[in-house]
Amino acid sequence: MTDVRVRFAPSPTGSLHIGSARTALYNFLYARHNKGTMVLRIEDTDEKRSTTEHDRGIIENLAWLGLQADEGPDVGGPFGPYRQSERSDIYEAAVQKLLADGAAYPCFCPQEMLEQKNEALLAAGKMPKYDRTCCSLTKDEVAARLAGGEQAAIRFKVPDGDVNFADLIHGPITFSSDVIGDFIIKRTDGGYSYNFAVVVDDAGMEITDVIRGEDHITNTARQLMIFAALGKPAPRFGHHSLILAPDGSKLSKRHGATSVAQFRGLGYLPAAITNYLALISWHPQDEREKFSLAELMEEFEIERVSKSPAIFDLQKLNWLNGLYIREMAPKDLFVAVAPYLADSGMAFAPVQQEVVAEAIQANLVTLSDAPQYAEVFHVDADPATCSGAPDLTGPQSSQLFELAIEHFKQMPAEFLPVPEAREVLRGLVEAAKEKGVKGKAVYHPLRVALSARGEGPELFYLVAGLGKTKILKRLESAAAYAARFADPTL
RNA sequence: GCCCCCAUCGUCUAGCGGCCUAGGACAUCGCCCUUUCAAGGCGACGGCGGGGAUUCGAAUUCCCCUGGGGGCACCA
Repeated sequence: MTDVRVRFAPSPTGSLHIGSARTALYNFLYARHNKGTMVLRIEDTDEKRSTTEHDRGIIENLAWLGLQADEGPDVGGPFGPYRQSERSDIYEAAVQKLLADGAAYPCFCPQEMLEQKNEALLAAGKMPKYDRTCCSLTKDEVAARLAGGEQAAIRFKVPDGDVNFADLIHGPITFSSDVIGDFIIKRTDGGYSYNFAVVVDDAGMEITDVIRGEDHITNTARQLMIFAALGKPAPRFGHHSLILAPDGSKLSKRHGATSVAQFRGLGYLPAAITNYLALISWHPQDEREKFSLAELMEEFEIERVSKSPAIFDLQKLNWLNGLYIREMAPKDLFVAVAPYLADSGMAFAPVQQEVVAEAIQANLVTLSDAPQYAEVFHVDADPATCSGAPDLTGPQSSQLFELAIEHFKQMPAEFLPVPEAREVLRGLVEAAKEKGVKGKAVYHPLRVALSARGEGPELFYLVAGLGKTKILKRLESAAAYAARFADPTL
């Protein structure tokens, strides 16, 4: 077997879609697993819809996911250029060859007429198919019309007979060629059609395996015919299923985030995305669910990719994302989360950062969840007005707060490392116990006093990350509030 | 309309004729842990779309139906 060469061939008409990312991932894994090469080819033959902005965005998002191609417009390679807009000469040569071989012919039929005919066929319950009007034109007729200034498109003459291939994922697939009409390979405007350019490029770039979405399965028949007409060996094809929205329809904007850039902005980790995308239809031999990119490269086998379409399950992506977040070192987590905190106007001193990250780590589903949990370290809300306020006015609260104030005044520094904060808190709990205040009666009022919330990270994190000044200030305001409710008989 | 593909818990899937009383994961629910929210541990709920055929035996093979998806362009 010659060295495996695969390609990912997006068209820069939009941001990198999560479905395209999966195609890229499967190509990448297939290449890596088989010690082959992945090439990135930008299919920008649609000048009207392609933009350089998307071109750049796609390359950037692929890199962010860790799916860097071995050859492509950004890194170069021996089979360039890697943008179709720069390959016209190559396509033209192929068109001329097909014309010379009689495998293609010029077509002068106006578009309006073709549309009419197709509609008529559709109405009659038949498959729309070109009627070969121009196929029978003689060389002289063609020359005359061309000389008369008429514009011609070039059509591929579809040969008779069945086309079949062994799909890497689906197994044998057969098409009858009489379902396929002679299709355009070069447009009147001089552009080359997708089905044609793809084949010329896959042949020219010596692609051995084409892994793409199921929406291309019917294109394969046409492409196989062109490979044959060009006298080039056809690659193997593998068509993976498509990703559907929860309602079974095509995944689109109205279902929420659909592009890699959006997921990135929402705070999803690349490792979680690639892990999830792989798991959508690939399954390992055993029952593990968590795979790093490196592990996927090692274990990914296209034989184990499922044929059926899959519904995008945000819940599972969320679960994986949380898994990867919990795995991060707090220091790294803070760095990852910092932009979101900054957006919410939160900044933390270097000494607090690791504590804050560690404190909120287990709560995060995405990085963008950080502000809502980190808030307890930042906001200076009045505990008296929060929903947990009733806990501040228990029979022993006033006494507890006075004790706590005395206790925290002894803190040796503004910020303490977590283990020391734990000790300080333990000391307070002991002292409170001696005064007959224990359990929930100490933890809960303290929590509300310190954070103005009834829930949040473990108390010692608050002690560590809040800072002595803030702790005392908050306790004092809680104490003042509690005093107003204190039972004068106590 | 025609062509192609697909069909196991709500979702992603394991299963490739007896190992299936159908396994795992997410979600859901319950319990445990716990000062709270999470995280974590344990458990529960829950499925082979329908009909034929082959076979001693079918989730697994074949046919039909139904359902879903894709395609049928001078878009990619």
